[in-house]
Amino acid sequence: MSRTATSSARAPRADARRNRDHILDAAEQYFSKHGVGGSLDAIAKQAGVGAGTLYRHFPNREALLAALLAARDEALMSRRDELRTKAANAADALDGWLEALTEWAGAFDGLPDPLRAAAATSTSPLAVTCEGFITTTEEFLHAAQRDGSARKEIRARDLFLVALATSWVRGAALADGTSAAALAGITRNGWELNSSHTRGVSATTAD
Amino acid sequence: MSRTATSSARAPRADARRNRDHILDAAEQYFSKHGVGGSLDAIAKQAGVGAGTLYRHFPNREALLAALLAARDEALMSRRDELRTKAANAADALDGWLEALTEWAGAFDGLPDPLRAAAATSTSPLAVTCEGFITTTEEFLHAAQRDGSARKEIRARDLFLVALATSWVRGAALADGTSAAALAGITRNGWELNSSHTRGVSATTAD
DNA sequence: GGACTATACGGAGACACTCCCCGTTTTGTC
DNA sequence: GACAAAACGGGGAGTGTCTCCGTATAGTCC
Repeated sequence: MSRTATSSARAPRADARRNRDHILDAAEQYFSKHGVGGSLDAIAKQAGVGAGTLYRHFPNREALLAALLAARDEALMSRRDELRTKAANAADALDGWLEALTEWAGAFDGLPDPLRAAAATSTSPLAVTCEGFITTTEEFLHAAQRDGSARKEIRARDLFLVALATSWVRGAALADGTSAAALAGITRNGWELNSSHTRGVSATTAD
Repeated sequence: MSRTATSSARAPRADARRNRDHILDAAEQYFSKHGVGGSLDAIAKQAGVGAGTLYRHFPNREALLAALLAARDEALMSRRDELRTKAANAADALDGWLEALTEWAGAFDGLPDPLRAAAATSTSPLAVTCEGFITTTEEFLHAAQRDGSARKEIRARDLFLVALATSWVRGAALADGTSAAALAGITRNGWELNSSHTRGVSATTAD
């Protein structure tokens, strides 16, 4: 099991690994229920460890969040691969990717805020993740721009931010939930070039 | 019970009014520097009053924020009147109004968050303000829809949320700041019907 | 298996913030 | 100038973050 010999770090102790997993499980649950602003001490308690243990594994809230999201990255990546091969055209692929991003950023209540902060600072563990996704966004965007279905002046980073912002708005969800589709429609019209279709109310399936 | 207490009932004591003003001044300064999340105790101290006094005047952070914004409402209203009379067309008027809203919501760092929350709950002092602005948005939007310059499926509330979201994104400002214009461009293309112009980067001269 | 050490644990504690409570001070009035 | 209502202020309870250090334990060597 010493395949992590890259940094010559010794294998972590068994109890440390176990506690780390417990903390991650508790955090997943707790953040799901209380949003990313939930009490870290409460998470430690729920995980059955002391506060010190939590902070040793994850020096701050962001580090914990980053570890939590790492697990979900795979899902997003496979969604990307699926879109690459199965999308009918470049525009639909980009649209699908942005929707996937938006959903990803809505995994926990309040998650868009640290993500936005990370996208700006580039010095946080979350920033790495964000940059990777911006790169993917760029891939889809360029494809759409090449085939003339996306405006040329649009930048990938801005689209990423739009996805975060959409997620942010959805977080406060009006009761009817129709805003989610409306926002997606406005966004698509925002970047699409020959938007003959009128999306947002009729064209999308209510999800 | 005396509704709309426009200096009826009993006149507030002089020191109370004075302290209220001091608190408002301090809060304006403090929020400008530290964002809306700044310490309320610190504001009390800077205002030269005890914490109890602050909380008596403004039971919570939102109430303080609402009072602070009330002063700025007038500016927005006059901007609205200006757009009503001077805008070249309905689309430009709506665009100008949304830009004004976006700027308003960016008055303090972090302001979009409580505004978004207020727009959803409708039971806060801020909610009243928000609803009023949504109504104004509706006015501009309907005008634009009537003359065929805005998509018919767009709703005013969603545009208001888009303005808040734009402000939210700007809050994390990338260094270059070009995102501000990019977002505005995407938004306009999002709701405009015959967007022949390519805004956000260049293209149109007389904007 | 026993001893030894690096590693990890846990929870008390220092510090910050929100908000309430109530004894004290100030204001306005007669 | 006296008096009651109005307002003040800051101590303190409750909650949260994050650190420090004495103690427990896993893994290793004999």
